[in-house]
Amino acid sequence: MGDRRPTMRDVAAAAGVSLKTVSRVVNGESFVRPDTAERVRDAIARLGFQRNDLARTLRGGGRTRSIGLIIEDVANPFYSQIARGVEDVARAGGRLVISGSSDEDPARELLLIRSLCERRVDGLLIVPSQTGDPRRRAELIAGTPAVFLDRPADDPAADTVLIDNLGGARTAVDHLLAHGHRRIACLVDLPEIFTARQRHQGYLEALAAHGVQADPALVRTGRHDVRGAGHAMTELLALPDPPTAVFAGNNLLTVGALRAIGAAGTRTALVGFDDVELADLLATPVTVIAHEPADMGRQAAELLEGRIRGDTGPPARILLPTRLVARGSGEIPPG
Amino acid sequence: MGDRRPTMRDVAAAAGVSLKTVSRVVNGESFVRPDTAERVRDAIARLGFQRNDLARTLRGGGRTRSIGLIIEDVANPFYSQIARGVEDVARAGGRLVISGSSDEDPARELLLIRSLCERRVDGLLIVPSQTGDPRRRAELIAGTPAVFLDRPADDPAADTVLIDNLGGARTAVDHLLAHGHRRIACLVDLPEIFTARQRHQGYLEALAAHGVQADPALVRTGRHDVRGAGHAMTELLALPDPPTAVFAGNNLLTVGALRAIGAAGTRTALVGFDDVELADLLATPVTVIAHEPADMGRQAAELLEGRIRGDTGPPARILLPTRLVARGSGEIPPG
DNA sequence: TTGAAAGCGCTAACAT
DNA sequence: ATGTTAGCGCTTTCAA
Repeated sequence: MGDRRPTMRDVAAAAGVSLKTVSRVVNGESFVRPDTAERVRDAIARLGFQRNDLARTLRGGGRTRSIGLIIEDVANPFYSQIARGVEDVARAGGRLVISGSSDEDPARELLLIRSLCERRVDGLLIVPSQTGDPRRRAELIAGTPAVFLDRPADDPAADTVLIDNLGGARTAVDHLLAHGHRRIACLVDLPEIFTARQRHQGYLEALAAHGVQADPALVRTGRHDVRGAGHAMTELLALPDPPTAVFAGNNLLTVGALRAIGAAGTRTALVGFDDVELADLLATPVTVIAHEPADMGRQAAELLEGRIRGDTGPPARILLPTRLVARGSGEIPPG
Repeated sequence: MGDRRPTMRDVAAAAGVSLKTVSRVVNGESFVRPDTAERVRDAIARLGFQRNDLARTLRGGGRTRSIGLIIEDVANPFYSQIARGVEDVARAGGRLVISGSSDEDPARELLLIRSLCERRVDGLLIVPSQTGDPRRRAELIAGTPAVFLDRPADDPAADTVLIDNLGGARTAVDHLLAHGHRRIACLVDLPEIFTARQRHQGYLEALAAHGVQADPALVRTGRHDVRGAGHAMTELLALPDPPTAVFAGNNLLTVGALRAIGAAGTRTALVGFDDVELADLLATPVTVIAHEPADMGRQAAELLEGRIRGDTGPPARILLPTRLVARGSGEIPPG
């Protein structure tokens, strides 16, 4: 079975024509007599020939018709929805998506970027990790069109699609304040992460706007997964003067907080950032700050598509809206 | 801006060495004087050179260090968990994952396969759509190692990783029967889909084993999304003699059924196939037939990795176990 | 309507 | 320790 894949040469030999004629048939070019084309197609089918796209792209100097997508974790619904939005746009543009999970590890991110650039993807869509050196990243990307999602790169010249984190967080906390809460806890992700900082800030701003003194004991930052959030929430509920409400800074933290509240059996109000599946069916349906991750993916991919096609306009900064979806958990009154 | 990307040639010229020396430095080969290597590295940095992987692979006759993954929909948690498992194994093998959603459309699937094969992915991981012509698919795949997930291809020579659908479904319905139910509804996906057929069959077998006469009016097949399942469930609950329990054939159908039951306000028992996020926190926590999608992805990817490396053993057929997770909804007694 | 020759950017094999 | 040559499989250019 040491037989290599058939090439156009092989097909040409089998069909008794020149290599160029095979190329014409494969690419649907004109100026081939129907019966010649037929013979070539026969040979292609007989040999099981499949054009080698690497060679084609190399010689054509053209596009690879692929884009790279770097997110934190495909298994997280937030990112997998983004990926789907991206794929839909990429498909329309005739491109495939090569996606990779950085796991928030800057080294892993750089590796992915390098790999993707060396493969000459037509463009890059990146949720930038925030602990690495932005300059190293920029160096690697240089020469490949790139759009950033969910978090800004340091680069002011880069196209970026963000969610209105500040506004969303403020809305969440406003809502809890409006329902009479004063001791409102805040659960957020690693402080390096832009969205976490913004949501934390939105929380503080909402309190300040209502003249409520923020209690640092009620803020837990640096929670990056369901378990971490659960532990933090359990601690908060065990406080001598526990919070009557909590703002959970993302989908994972919302799940963690819900588990902890359920385990503690308290009637703690909650508003979460990001919508979560089945939120409407919980014992107490979950009030959230909702937005459209797939739409973020689509918009970013469309921006990228434009750049790939040569758009040379000023950098775009898209801010996607959020909306409060009141379902019950955010409307629980203070104990 | 008409400047093309720098090549090894350009680097060689800039460093005053030959192309081959640049190649040696880039590939970390030995037999380069440290100071020469230094000069080359300088030139690389100055020009922003990045090796063209297409050319490298073409010449080396080697692997593209990528694998293709074709699933139904990345946004569905079941598939995104698979994707993550696949990615982890691919990463360990130094490969990237190019993934595409077929949306259960055979034409789209063929397009993806062709595209991926022409790009010379090292291997293919496929959740085969089941409405197309298996022979056309097999023809396209020929020459590229492939492993099938979640559903068998027609091809008995193909490596396949499946879930124990039959056993899982039987366990689910056994459980409901054991809790005293006799009128048990069944919600399953399109009958073309292997897993739907198996789960339907498991349902029937469990009833038969308990000597319970199956009522065709309680079976709704061909439900492929949350809404479809919701409508079907609403209809079932409106029956003159409604079911007291339901077996939901996958994660989406479980969600739809839960919504309908919630809306109808009945105390209908439910066991779902696939675990769902937050199932434990629902008003009535959801009993499910759980399994590990990520593990399915990993095992399939490992099988593929082996084939890529030349394993020539007989076709593998892996059957992954399920387990019943009793959380409440499956233990509701008949009304 | 068809074909021959050159070359995309790189690595393998062979000099030196 | 460094360079030269050939060629991966295709498309492009030019000739017939």
